Amino acid sequence: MGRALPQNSCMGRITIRDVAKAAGVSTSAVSRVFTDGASASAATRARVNAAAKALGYRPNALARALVGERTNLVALVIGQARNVFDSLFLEALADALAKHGQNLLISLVHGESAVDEGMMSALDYQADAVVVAAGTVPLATSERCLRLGVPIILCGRVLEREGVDCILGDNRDGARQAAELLVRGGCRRIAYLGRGPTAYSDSEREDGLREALAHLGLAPVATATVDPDNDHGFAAATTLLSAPQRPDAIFCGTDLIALGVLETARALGLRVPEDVAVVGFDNVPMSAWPSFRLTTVDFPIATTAETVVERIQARLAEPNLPAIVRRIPTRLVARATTRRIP
Amino acid sequence: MGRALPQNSCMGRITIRDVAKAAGVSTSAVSRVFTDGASASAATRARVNAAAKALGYRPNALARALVGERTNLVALVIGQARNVFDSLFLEALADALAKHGQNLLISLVHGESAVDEGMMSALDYQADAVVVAAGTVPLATSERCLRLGVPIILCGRVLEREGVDCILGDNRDGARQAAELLVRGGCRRIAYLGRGPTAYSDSEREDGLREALAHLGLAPVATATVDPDNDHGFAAATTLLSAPQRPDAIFCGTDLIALGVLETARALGLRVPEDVAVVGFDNVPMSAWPSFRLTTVDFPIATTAETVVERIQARLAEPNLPAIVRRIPTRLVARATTRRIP
DNA sequence: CGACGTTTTGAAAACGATTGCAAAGCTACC
DNA sequence: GGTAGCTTTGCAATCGTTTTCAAAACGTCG
Repeated sequence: MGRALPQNSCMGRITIRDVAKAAGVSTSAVSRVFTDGASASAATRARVNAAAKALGYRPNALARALVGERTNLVALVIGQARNVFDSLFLEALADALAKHGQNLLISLVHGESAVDEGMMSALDYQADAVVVAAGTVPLATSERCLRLGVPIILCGRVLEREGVDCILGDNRDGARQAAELLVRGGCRRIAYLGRGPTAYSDSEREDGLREALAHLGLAPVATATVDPDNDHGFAAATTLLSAPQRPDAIFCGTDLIALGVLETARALGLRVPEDVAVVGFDNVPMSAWPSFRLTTVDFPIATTAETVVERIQARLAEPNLPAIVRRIPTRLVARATTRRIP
Repeated sequence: MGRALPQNSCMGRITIRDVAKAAGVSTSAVSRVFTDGASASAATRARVNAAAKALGYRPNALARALVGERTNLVALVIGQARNVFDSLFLEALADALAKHGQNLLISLVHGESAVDEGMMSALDYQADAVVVAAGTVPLATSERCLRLGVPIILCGRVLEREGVDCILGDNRDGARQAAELLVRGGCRRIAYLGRGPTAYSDSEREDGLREALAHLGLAPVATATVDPDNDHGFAAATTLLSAPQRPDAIFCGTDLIALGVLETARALGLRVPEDVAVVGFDNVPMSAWPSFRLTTVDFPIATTAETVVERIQARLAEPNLPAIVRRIPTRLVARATTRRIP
């Protein structure tokens, strides 16, 4: 029972009972002083606070969660945190949650199949909500969440399913902006380079490019994929840029890939944007560095995280809301890797 | 009570009692089937498992934690996750913890003063251990942890205090390796550029450089600091590299800063390493990129995280271990920003 | 068949809080 | 002073588990 320490010698864990005894009131009184909105006279409030302070009492969040209906724990199921983008999102989410007094429980999962496991673990800890930013959500798991009244927020992917809110960037529109900039800058042979079809956002970005170009009477001259883990596009970019009919622009699914393309172009002695223009997606901090000055589509990570948190609160207040798909607007940031538009 | 759903209609939350009833056994029996090392006959085990599966039962981790002596929750108090280094550590830690069935609770704190708050929140949730990777640990808080039997692991900083284990890279030795490489490469006018004195590791690295140079009869020709948040060394590097008596090498407290120096050198038309050699610290993935090929001191993040987790297990098994300071060895990785040694 | 050690079992007491309910206190008004 | 109405209070039930303890079941052996 309890920790290894003898519980009377050093007062290992101070409980509500200790405070009650010290203040000469019942445990209910102490509880009421610590839960706001509960009634307690000024006198007892003062005595309880004094006793609690003297003893160093803090309510046990676990016990509180067991009986109450909130744990103030929100789980984030995420594929990797090493990725700049993901870690920025993690940070933004933690910040936004903190404003509501909620804490972040991390489930780092490797591979799509593990999403399920991560979500289950979140449910074991009675998380108030589950944010999934890796792969998709298995049907059985989302149904379990629904039954348990635990909101699911899926980020970066659309899944039309009861109880699953989807929040993601407006990838198609971002790609459209990029395409129009490139075409207006004189590019006609535009290629796409992204992660494979496993990356939902990337495929939307590719579709967006295709649609926008079609609107202008064009089509991508090439499409290539990059191993999402191992490289950031060196190999694929080399192939693309060494082809006999070299593209005059490459639109990339991700800034990291675009930076790889920049490096490859540099290595091949090609000038950017004169020989080949490059556009990325996400606007990670590195893209702005003087060495790169990458034109890219800004993905507002902070707004996304705040929207996620707002949606969580809304659903906790009103559990039966219909599922939504919310698109966060994206905005082109023109820097030095595309030609200047007059 | 419970979630918003009527608890009989859809069986919102399946408890141990439901399983017991379905299997025709007591709750104790169910509990024993789900805790390993407990005795249950093959027959009941089978019936309980069948019932649990049919009902979709999973034990409530919170209730379990309330009575048991482990929560399997480990808290990480961290300053920022946007930093590549920190996010790599976060990921490595989550992975290492997962191997022991432990989950990661994140407290993202802004500023040193908030470390206390983050740790307190961790204690509220009865975390089994607290890993601090931001600033230092207030005395009162470490004493509270000690009293509660919660191990503290402090990363990246030394704090000689009862119950606080410190795990950090061998910054001095890394700096020594860098200094020797530079000097053997012919550099004599070596400058240091790092974050201010608030960054403990950086100051150790600076000291290490100073000591190693002193050993060789040299001293740093300049020392400058960089705003740890806003830039990665452009301004400071520009000053340093435009000085009348330009240094022939810059040793940086961080890879990010070193990359900033590389960019600055490039912008000023200086050749690296011929005009100025550059060495970083940490060996973040970006340093290996073809555009940079930064010589740097490798900080083994995965090893650090594993050591942290090992130490947590050791302390949980044997709470009264004396505090340790463990140095993780660092290793120089020579790439293209220093002169080749014959 | 009875005695005896060894599992296996269930009842009940924790764990540390919250909260419904009814009693108690208080204020104010007639 | 009595009573209505409101606030404050404490008792006890509850949340979903684990675990102690003693009883029951079981197998073995004399």
